[in-house]
Amino acid sequence: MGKIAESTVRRLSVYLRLLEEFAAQGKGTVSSHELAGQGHTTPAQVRKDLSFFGSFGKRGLGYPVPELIAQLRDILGLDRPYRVAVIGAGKIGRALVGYQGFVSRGFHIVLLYDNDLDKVGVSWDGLQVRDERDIEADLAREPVDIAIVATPACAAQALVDRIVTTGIKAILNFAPVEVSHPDGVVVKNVNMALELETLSYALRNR
Amino acid sequence: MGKIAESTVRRLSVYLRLLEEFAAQGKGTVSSHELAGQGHTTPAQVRKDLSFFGSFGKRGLGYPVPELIAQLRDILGLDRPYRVAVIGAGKIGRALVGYQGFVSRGFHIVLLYDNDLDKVGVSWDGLQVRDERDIEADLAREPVDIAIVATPACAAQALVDRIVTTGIKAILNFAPVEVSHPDGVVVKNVNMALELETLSYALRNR
DNA sequence: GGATGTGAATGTCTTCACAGCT
DNA sequence: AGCTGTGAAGACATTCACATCC
Repeated sequence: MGKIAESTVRRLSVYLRLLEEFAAQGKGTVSSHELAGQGHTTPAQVRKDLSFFGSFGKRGLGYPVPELIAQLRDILGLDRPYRVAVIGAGKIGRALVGYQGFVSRGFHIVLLYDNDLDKVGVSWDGLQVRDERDIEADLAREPVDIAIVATPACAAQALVDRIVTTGIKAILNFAPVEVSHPDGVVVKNVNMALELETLSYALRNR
Repeated sequence: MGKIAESTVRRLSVYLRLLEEFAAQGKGTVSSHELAGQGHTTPAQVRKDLSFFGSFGKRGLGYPVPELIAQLRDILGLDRPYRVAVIGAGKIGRALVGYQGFVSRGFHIVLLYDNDLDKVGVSWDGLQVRDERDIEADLAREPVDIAIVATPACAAQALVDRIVTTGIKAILNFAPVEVSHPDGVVVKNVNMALELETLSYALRNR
């Protein structure tokens, strides 16, 4: 299959959410127009996005909701559970552990770390905080698919360097710093201050 | 000034962070190559991004660090403080209040709301949780620049509808749902499950 | 020499428009 | 008639390459 744009993948995730709402309402089929929502994208964009992966609709009718949900889950790789480790038991780590939106998508946080020994051993939502020094040993025994880095910026690069040695292939980085990493490891950044800064820019020019 | 791509604005934010690190190290000038970092973008991209707003560098030398910081802060609208309201005092709201990265950028969370009366009146980091029913009255008295929605998906649209009536112009939405809103209001979505889903897609194809 | 600034070329993504199926 | 699927066109973003200046 050809290379798919990141923007397309993000929209597929959005379509999946919308489709689940339509399914909950008992809708059997939806049109590209309905999936485009209230101006967030266009019907043509929806059809193009889906067409990269196959022909899921029926002309004159639209797309069958349950089948398209199954297809999108398959395309996005959500047809299986993921084991996730959260590194950093500060406020962000606290918010991530027990966040409903993860479990319902098959992302299970199974390990939680901090370097503060006062936190080690404490349980949050049934998950015990572990000693950050044990990361390599733990991940060797019970590998995870994804690591979420939720530490201060100054600690992030060293931790990324350590966890990539364990063979991890995907990292979600909440630390407000660009981390370098080997090819073959996918890193996505979530930077809340940066989002506010784009809002600031948007406000400035209006 | 012409319209600037969102991707450009996001990179400017990243450059600003890097520049502040260089400034802390006492560096007086940086080249586009240094600002491009370890492969996150290219020197040509850096120069193009900056050139949309002016000529800040000196040929043969590079860019003066303190001046470029001042310019970027000005361009991004970070040369003044912002008043921010957080709506939803759950785990995400908790993480946002007191997040250091906001204050250091001039984003001051001055109001915090929840609809759970057990939480109303409680103080977090010196900020008292207010009754969600008072939002309109409070914002009329003490307007804010940006609202952060950190509620469950089901509550988000109704709250957005209410706060746009107060004249707010920018919303950062953490609820995992696309909200509709009038033109003239800028809405940015941060959806952590969606980020994990793009990682899932990336893992699937390798 | 060394690095910027920028038009031109290239590459990527989105939108159009219509053939083709139901 | 209605809506999908898709090449082609258009818009947009990135990269190139070189003239320009310190």
